[in-house]
Amino acid sequence: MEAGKYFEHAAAESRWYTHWLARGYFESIPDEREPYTIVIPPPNVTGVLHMGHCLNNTIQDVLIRRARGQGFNACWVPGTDHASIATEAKVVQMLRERGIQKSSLSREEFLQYAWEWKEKYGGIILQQLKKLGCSLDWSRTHFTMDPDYYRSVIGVFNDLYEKGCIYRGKRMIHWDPKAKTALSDEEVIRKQTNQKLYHIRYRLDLPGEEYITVATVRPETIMGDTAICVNPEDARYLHLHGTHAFVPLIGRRIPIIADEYVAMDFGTGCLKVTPAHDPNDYQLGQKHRLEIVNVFNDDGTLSTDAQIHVGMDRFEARRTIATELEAAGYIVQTEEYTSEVGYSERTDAVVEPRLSLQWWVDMKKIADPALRAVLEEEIQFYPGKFKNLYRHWMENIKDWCISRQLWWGHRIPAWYDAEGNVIVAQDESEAKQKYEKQFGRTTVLKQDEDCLDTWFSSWLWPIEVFKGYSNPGNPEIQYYYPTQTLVTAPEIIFFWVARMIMAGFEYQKAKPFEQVYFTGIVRDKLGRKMSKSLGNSPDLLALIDQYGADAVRFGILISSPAGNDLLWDESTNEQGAHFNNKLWNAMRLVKMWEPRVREDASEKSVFARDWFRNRLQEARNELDVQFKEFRLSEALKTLYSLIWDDFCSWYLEWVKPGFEQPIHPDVYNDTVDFYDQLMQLLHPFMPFITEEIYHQLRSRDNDLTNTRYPSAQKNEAALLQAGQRMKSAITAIRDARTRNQLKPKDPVQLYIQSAQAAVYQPALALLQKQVNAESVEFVNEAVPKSINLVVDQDRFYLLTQNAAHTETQKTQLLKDLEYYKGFLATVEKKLGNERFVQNAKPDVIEAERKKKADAESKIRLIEESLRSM
RNA sequence: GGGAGCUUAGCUCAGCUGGUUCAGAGCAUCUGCCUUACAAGCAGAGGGUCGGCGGUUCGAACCCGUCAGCUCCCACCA
Repeated sequence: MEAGKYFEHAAAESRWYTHWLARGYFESIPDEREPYTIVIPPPNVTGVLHMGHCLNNTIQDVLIRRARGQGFNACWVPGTDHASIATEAKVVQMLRERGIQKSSLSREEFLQYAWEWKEKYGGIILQQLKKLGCSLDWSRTHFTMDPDYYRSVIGVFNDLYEKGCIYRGKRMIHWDPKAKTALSDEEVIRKQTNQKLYHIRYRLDLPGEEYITVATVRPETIMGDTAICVNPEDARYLHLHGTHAFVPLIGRRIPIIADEYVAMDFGTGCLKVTPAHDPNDYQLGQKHRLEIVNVFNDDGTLSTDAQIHVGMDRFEARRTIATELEAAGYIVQTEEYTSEVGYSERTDAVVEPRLSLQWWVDMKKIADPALRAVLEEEIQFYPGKFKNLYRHWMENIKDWCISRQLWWGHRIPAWYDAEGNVIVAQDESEAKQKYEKQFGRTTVLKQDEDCLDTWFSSWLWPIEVFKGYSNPGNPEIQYYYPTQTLVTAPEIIFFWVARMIMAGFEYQKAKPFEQVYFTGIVRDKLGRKMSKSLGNSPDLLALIDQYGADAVRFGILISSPAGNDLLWDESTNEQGAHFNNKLWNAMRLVKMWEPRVREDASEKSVFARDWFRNRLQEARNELDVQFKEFRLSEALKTLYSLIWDDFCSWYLEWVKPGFEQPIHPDVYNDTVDFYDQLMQLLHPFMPFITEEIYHQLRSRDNDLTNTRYPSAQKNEAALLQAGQRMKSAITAIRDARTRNQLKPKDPVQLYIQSAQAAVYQPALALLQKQVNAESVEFVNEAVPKSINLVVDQDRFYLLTQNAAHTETQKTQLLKDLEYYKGFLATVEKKLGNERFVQNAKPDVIEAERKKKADAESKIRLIEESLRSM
């Protein structure tokens, strides 16, 4: 097909993706090659693609495509997470919009709606990843509620229960009154929140009008007060120990107790104790055997036990009760106060501490190997700073609340009889058997209504996508596990990463992955996190339409330093699109030469080809190091400059034949080879355009996606240096032309005075062409009336029709002279310092001596030039 | 309250084991060019007391201390 003037990204993207799929390049089956496996962090079924996914999945695709090119059996496993709370919330909302209340549905009816919803919307995000070019093995798509997966989750629950690692217990948990479910500690986000600290006086049950004043931000909970607590050392309240006070508005009589928990210097030094609504108060309540009065319903409205304002929402109640207390003269003072308040990660509701019976995992029993693996770097974290964070959490690990009062998810496999005895089993019939065995009778068993925390299933992800639990020891799990690299956001290091490591050691007796690469968070250019509410999260699909997937991938990666947050700006997409354009035009140039290939072309550009071959190899080595350290942004920059500067600006210009001149087949073939190799190196970053160009350059049967990299070669330093010297000379001469106000077409004669003329010999024609000189000659002395310049250890003279701008040159030369003299002085000082000569490494001293010699000869050359002017 | 990280050009960031002409890159800016692949481009240029102070060292952007500012994580003072 004919190459158009512009790269048509939309057409090329769908054409190539379809082609790759048809050829099955992304599909992996175990073979004799070494595997390179990545499991995708399964996006929520509710999700749509955002910039975070774009970054995360582009990185994974880069790693996978490179591994494929390196000859590994690359396997990238896709899938989605059922995301119990988020999905259930979506389904409830969808039902509400249709006028259906969740409470009017049976569990089965609700789940039917939920599955319908999942089938309809659950795959969208995976489809979107295809647009981005992600080379996932779609035949392996998994879902955390697939039947086998489901059974495995239940199996793990049973297993941990039998090992004594899972228990049921009544504890203070975080309650989400909007989703009406318990949450784990990790699902609670603390935010600084402005509040009011009310000083409320309680009348004492003593003769006369005496009061005690407490400070609280939650006046709506006073109906749950069952004591007032002071510090036993607090002299102000010694006389009140053992007396009583009355709760305002409801008049309940409560004791005044003493406990050193209470800080004397905060508020009034008196704490109202509400055991049902605060974890600390609960502790105090246990210790002092206080009554527990729960004043809230599960939706956060006041319960009948509150006695007043029953049914009112907690925040309205706060305002109302504060007003009433104020009116009745109970409020002594109100302070503005800021403190951290917990919010539900999923619903953003303020969480309510609540005492309830939930299921827990005793984490201390399974944490040890997981902690050690990271500390001993059996699993490596990039960047390493997250190791500390991980260690701190693991060393202080708390029990994990895994039950959720939801229907969408893995139902807790626990059955109860009428007395509340618990049987944990794989299914109901097994539960019945177990019950009979244990109690010697049969009865009606009722299954627990609750579901498991989403993360209780996703912690098995790297195992169960290969059926490592449901079909232990199968060939797939043996081949692919442990996986290679996990690419994820630091936000879920506790939710997911840590727990996967624990599950890995518990159920595969091995780590789940070799390395974890933590990406940064994508922020807008003002540094704000991208979010729906701020409206600063761009529509990724629209960006892909506009700029092309390659440009979007380029944009997100070029601004993505390893492990740091990245400030993303749409202009990086433009840069990516420009790069596309550059690649495309370079290809058009090379294509134009194709019909002009002729054996009798005289110019063989040996110097240029030798140089670029080595430059390419040098870059290859740099890329190896950068990839090894996950410095992908730098790797992309290396390629960008290799292609744009070294290949396009230097190499192509060096080998470019004159107008309508022929090109030698050696030059043409090498150029196309170089171009092939560049496209291959760039392919992991920008898969579509590279594949397109690869096929435009030559017609062939294979595809870039599935082509192995050539084996490494050594590069020759001398050739690289020679290339560098040519570049410096050309730049310096062009600069001199500009400074002397020569027009690009003004002819000059170039003379070179060099002790090492042989170095320039092979590139003389090239030099002449690049600086637009009519002639080039070697000389042994200064050329009169010429423009003088000094490059490295050589002098160049430009003769021109125009009068040389002597003053301009002099100024420049004097400036250089001054610089080199200063430089020489510092070098001499260093070398004159005995302690330096004694202490520094020999090669450092040698380098200094060379610097000195170079500077001296340079100064000599400049002085000669100045004299000759 | 505890911990981690950051501060280098106008902006976003590299700078790895202290030593190469080390103070860099991209973007932005300025100058000159519609040169037969590309003006979405070409050829050049300018721009920084490496947050402040002190120390270690023959030598510090880099190591140590300290101060200031910013960011994040963890933590039950109402």
